[in-house]
Amino acid sequence: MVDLRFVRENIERVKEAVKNKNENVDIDRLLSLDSKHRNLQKELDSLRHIRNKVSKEISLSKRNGENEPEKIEKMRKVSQDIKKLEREERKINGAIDELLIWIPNIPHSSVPIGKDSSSNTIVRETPEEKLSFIALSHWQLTETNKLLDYGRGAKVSGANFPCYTGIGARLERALINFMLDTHVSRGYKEVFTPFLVNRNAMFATGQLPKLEDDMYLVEKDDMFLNPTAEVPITNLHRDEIIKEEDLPLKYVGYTACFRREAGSYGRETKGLQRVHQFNKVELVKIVDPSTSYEELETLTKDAEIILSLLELPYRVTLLSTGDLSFASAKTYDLEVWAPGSEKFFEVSSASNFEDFQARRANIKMRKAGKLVYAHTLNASGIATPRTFIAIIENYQQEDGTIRIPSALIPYMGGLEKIEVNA
RNA sequence: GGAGAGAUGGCUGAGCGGGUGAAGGCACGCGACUCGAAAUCGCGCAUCCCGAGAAAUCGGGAUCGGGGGUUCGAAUCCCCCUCUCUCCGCCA
Repeated sequence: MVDLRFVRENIERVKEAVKNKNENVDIDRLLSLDSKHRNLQKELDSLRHIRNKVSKEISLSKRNGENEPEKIEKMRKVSQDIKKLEREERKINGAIDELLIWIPNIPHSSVPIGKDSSSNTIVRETPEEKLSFIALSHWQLTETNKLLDYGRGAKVSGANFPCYTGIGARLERALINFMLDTHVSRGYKEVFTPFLVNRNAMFATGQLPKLEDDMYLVEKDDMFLNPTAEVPITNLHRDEIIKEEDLPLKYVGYTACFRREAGSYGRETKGLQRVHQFNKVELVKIVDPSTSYEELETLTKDAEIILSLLELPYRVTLLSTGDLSFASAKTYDLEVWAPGSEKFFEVSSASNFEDFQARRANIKMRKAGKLVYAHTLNASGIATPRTFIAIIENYQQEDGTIRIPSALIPYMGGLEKIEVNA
């Protein structure tokens, strides 16, 4: 959530941000409601001042054994007026909030302005490794090596709910453990959070209200299936004041992630590219505001480590305003190269939300005696399905077998190569 | 699912219609004592909004889990919701 005062004082900047992020919010209406509210507040404050003063007088008189029926009568009227204005205030406040929650975070000045991903810039990249033979796609490789069972997954749940089988399941589990261990060894605290999250949590990190239709909702309990561990992990500290010396907080957590992906059927859904349930290891940082952009750089590197250790070709891109998520001020994407699919897959977004989530989540820190909102960041570290794709496509051999990246061999019980997994 | 208890400042905890923005304690800050420290003593110490001011600060308002209500006046009474704890039931 952006600060209403910030909107008031930076009207053009906010309007521009809304436009550059391809959002649509009536800022002028918000401003007129805001000024209406401020006038109302003044009126209310002076009425309440009278009420407080006279009530005190009544109280003093009572103590002296006197009665002041005419004052009470007068205050009855004042009190009614206050109630009327309070009702009005509530209405206006509601309308203000309704607009305010739809204003996206303001992009950082270093973010390129652009309509969509075509304006993203490449920050750095590893050399692409060429295979000396014609690469097979992951959906072919998983088939021949029996790593996934799409049909049976669909039988149990539906389309795009693949079931990992045999060595495939083992590889998935190896990836998760490898990632967790790597991040923990580099200073992140491991958490294992609930997978069902409530509305407040989803609002706090900015998934709601905008993305409600993309989330699975358990209606009976009004709970959402976790769409990303960003939600439960960041919300661990909702409504808290964190001690300055405890920052930065660095968390790593594994969760299954659930997304309806409404409207994306038939588009890039082949194989593991886009599925309804997937596994992800997430990095979350809660930091001192003055350090958040340095923390974004190290966070991005912390996510990249996984790709380096797996020896996969990848690139880092800086998202333009049009491609930036609702809550983010600046985001780097990590994209891994998959030679069989012949494209880059996004496996991580490293974002600085500045105080956008902290304001919604009410996460503060005390700095030089003052309370200020902390800054929150997160990065996938990293999502498994596309990493799984990249591994098998990059490590495939001409004979159709698949080597195991050396970093994963210990996690595979010493297995070095997948040869038809029965 | 049933019954009960509770939610108060950074923490702990009193208050249960007016004197309470909230006792006491802890923590924290400043000062005294000390060569220094501990202990002790004194003082200070919630947040947000509006207005005035260059600023220190001053004036007003709001806030005792959240939301409504009763009352001249609500932390305190009533209603709804959320969460926590205890007991019973069910259950991996």
